[in-house]
Amino acid sequence: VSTRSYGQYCAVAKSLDVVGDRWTLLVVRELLLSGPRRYTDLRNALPGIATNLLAERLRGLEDAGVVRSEAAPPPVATTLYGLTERGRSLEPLVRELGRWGVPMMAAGPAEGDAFRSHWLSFPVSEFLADRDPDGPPATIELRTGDEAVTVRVCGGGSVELLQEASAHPDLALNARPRVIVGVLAGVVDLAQARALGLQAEGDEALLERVAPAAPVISA
Amino acid sequence: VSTRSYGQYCAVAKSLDVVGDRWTLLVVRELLLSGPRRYTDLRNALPGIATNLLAERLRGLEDAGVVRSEAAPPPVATTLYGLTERGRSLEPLVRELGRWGVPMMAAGPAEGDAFRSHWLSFPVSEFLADRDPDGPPATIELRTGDEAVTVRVCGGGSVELLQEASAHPDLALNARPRVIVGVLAGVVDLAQARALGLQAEGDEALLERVAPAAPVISA
DNA sequence: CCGCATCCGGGGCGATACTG
DNA sequence: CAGTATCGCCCCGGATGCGG
Repeated sequence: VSTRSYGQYCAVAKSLDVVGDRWTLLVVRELLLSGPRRYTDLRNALPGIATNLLAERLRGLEDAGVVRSEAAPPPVATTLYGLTERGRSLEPLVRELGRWGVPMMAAGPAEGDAFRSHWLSFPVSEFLADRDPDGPPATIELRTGDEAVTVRVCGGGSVELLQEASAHPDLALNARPRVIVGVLAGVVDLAQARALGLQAEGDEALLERVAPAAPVISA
Repeated sequence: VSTRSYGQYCAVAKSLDVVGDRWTLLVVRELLLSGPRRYTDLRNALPGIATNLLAERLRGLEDAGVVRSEAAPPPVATTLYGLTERGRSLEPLVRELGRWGVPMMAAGPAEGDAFRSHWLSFPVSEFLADRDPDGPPATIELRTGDEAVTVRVCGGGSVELLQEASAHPDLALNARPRVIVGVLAGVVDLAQARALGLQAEGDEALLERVAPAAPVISA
């Protein structure tokens, strides 16, 4: 059960002693992206992880003070896993990891790669911006087969991603993950995207309102 | 030889596919801290790593475009391993990892923990500041048994760590790692440090000039 | 059905020996 | 000095089972 230590009196090594094991930071990513979750939902959001590993990681993170398992609220009797304050302080690290990985998204998913729409949460809040801050509130629904999510321009020029379908989105996009990513990154315009199978329905001008000024990834 | 992929089309996972393996980020740490290095020097700075793993990690990082092995300059015939531009862009990530690990330094080194003075490089440049920016240049030499390093107040209020002994340091400190860390973190004053075995020689007022305003770690 | 524990095969990892 | 080769072990991945 013990995670092997690097045995170095160095802050970087000490961190890796806690979050350096395989899958650990991806578990943290999930908990950062959507608050307290059930075991099964975590398992679903982490395609490929073995059940025993997820349990082991959660226990390890709990021992390290990163995760806290709360008793469930009355309606459903189950345990929820959430981040402690210490755990939430890992957000800059995970975001940094995401930033460094952006160039590797350009090639598109590898054969057999899994995809979950809510993984777009960090990229959306980091790279998209509302170019018309005084414009009306608006929502864009994204569908890629797995789950529907909603890009919302909230006040102040910032853009966020909600992990739920939208009742009446101003624009609805349906396409494969790499096309969605390309459009949001500003490297694929609507015409190209359509050729790649994108279906758009609604106010397409919204895309230009939120798309990044300069392409985020090269090609 | 292949590093197993998480198989997720997500920037965080893609990063971890490259730098998520064991020892990988510590190799990057070393290369960030002191430019191109020889294989043996790397091995020495990474106590505990197996020789085959170091070779394997260097090859993997080279394949990923993070590390470049340069032919040696004429005097000594050997190969040097250094970071590419892509590799250097990992610095924010490693620094973030170090920041998150700072609280775990307070407990002191675990039984058998190794220590290298140059690991203090990031903490020094991040947490120390020259409170007397217009004062004369000054140097503090740190000795903890392994290697001598030098804290230097350069212009502009910033402080940096040089990985070499100082010819004529204004202050020389000799103590165990945890005491040195405590002093630099501002949680251990000179009197306490002396009781813990610190030997100071020179202008002790220099410590107050560079020590952080508020303690960096709790206790 | 949810939340794991158990079992098992394969491979990454850790330590040492060995070679150009 | 700079790695490669070898070997045992434990972590990891995948499947199944089982109690709540």
